[in-house]
Amino acid sequence: MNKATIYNVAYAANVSLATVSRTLNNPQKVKPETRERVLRVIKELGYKPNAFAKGLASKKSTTVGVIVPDMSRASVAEMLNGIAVEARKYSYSLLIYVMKDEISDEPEVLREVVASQVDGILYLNDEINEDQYTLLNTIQEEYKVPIVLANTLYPYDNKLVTVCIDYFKAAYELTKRLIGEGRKDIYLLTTARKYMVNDLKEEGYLKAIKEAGLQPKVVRTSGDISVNTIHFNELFREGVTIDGAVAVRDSIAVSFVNAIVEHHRRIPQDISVYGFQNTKYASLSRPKLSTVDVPIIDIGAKAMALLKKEIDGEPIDIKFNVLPHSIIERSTTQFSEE
Amino acid sequence: MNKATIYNVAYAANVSLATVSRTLNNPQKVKPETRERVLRVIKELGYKPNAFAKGLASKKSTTVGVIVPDMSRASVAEMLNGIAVEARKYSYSLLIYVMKDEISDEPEVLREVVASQVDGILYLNDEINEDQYTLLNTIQEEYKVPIVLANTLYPYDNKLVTVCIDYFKAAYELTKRLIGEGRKDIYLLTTARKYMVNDLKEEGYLKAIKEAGLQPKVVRTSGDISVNTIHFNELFREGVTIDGAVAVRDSIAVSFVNAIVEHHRRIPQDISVYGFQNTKYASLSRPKLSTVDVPIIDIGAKAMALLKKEIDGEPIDIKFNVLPHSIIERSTTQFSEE
DNA sequence: CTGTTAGCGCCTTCAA
DNA sequence: TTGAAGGCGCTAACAG
Repeated sequence: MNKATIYNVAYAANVSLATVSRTLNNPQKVKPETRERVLRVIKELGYKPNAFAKGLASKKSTTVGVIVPDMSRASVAEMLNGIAVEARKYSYSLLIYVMKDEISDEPEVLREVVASQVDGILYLNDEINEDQYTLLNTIQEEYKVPIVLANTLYPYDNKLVTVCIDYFKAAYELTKRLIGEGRKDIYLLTTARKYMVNDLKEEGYLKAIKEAGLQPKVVRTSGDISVNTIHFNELFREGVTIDGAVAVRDSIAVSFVNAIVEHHRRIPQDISVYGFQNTKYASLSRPKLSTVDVPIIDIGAKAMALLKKEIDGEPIDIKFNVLPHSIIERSTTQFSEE
Repeated sequence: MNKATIYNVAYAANVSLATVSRTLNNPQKVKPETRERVLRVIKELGYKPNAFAKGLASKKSTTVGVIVPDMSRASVAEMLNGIAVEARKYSYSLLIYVMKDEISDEPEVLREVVASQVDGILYLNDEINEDQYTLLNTIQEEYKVPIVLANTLYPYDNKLVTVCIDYFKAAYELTKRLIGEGRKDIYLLTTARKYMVNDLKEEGYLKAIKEAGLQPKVVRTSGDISVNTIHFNELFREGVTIDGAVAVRDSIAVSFVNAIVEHHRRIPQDISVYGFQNTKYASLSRPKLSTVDVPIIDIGAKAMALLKKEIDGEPIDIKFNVLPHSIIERSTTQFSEE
């Protein structure tokens, strides 16, 4: 039952294996009659081309490698949905590589990915430093395998196709809105670990703060809930002066909102809070979190679509693809359009 | 730079290609001297075996197919982390197939997975009905490809290796605890869509309820936050009599907790709530959610480990692997050990 | 311990 | 429109 090969099909359909191959890959080059006959036999035998043989002979795998950090991050998981749906359109398979901190052996992993003969690579890691960027670029040129960055970027260069939102602008806008509310002591809650995207958010925040002649205040904490909860509680116990906050992730924002409530400050009367991403956390929190809606599924889909174009050799004129974001006002802020 | 083949290596190391192949796959069968020489050349040339050729010749891919439903479910994403880490140990790659509702074309997808020459299949979908089970079993036997079910099960048969917790018992215990608190009107909040695991939770709930001579009350709602929020609010507006609830998912529990708070009932004085899974939602919600800790990462790892054993032809004596769960008491219940 | 030799299943010219 | 034949890069007996 198992291994119907192209030979079996050819024999049963009374044609040569070349014809079978053609009806599968270049149907128009086969006479309709024979084509149908072959297809019928294929169905009867439940024949599926062996992916290895196909790949070996054609040098193509219709598979893309997806390199992701920690899968449990909500944004990463959701992006994968977008990628998967788009990939399905082209009948592409997804080979997943979870990095989990060990960025050190990234060169190794990357070469492994390439060796597995993927047609292209999607890089979802949202931390990119110069070394990584250089490495990615080298890999892309050396092995001629297209690479697309999704929801991350390297702002100092643009050799790699990139899909993301304007983090800088988004953070700038959020901060401006808080300033518009009349807030004076606005904090940025970001990650202690360096992320390029978070650095951009920080810059956007700083710009708005400076323009308003305010004092920048940045808290660097952990992405881990139990850790940053303690951190935030400490902050309040020390009697911090604060009336607004922009967090680089929803989960951090929710942690912070919880700390505010526990310390009996009112939201948003005393303190306004913005999150970043519009994950499920934002709508499950109380008060409901105002946040930036990052079209994360679209980013995934767009990245996959662009990768497909690159694979097909189509020129990509716009390397840097910025998708539109929007700000969702819920209950942790009092922004008004006026 | 790209395509160093085994021939290049053989030539440069002054040996035959067979020796190169051996130093890679059966190092002990090669004289240490030559082995080192070959390895040096391999490194110099940056040689990586072509996965297709290897797979075609050896009939093995060191790749497992992972079939998942909606990736954005927190439990699914976290399980993937466990799987990825374990897979890395064996140098196995993961080929992901996201199902996204289209269960109807599941047969198609499954055969596709098989055609892609995976060595084994991990099935994370937590909905399994008779047809699906039969299909999986057929595939397993027909193609002789091992399949392991992770965090799901088909209770009426045990041909497929399964890794999960005792959902029935967990729900039974939760309900018993609520009864122990003196609760009389205990609801089960479950999904409208049929999930085998949720059915088991329901049975556990029913058993405890019946034993206590109480009236079972089951609410079937959506997993979608915006939908079930409306649903729950309606419930309270209708003046439902309720003093306890067991939800089949944390996110549903949190939605419910929010509804309770909005309708000015006290937690846990008036109503106690248990969630299920111990996702991030549980610790981010306020009050913090009491819930069942499902060792989801371990389940993933264990499933991968068992699959690896099956692939290696080792006999698996225990088909049904139940991992221990524990109940985490936080602030939405008032259970006491007494 | 090492080399030789068949394939693995499919794609792709090149002829017919 | 179809068939024949070579080869993709590697593994796995089988000799030596």
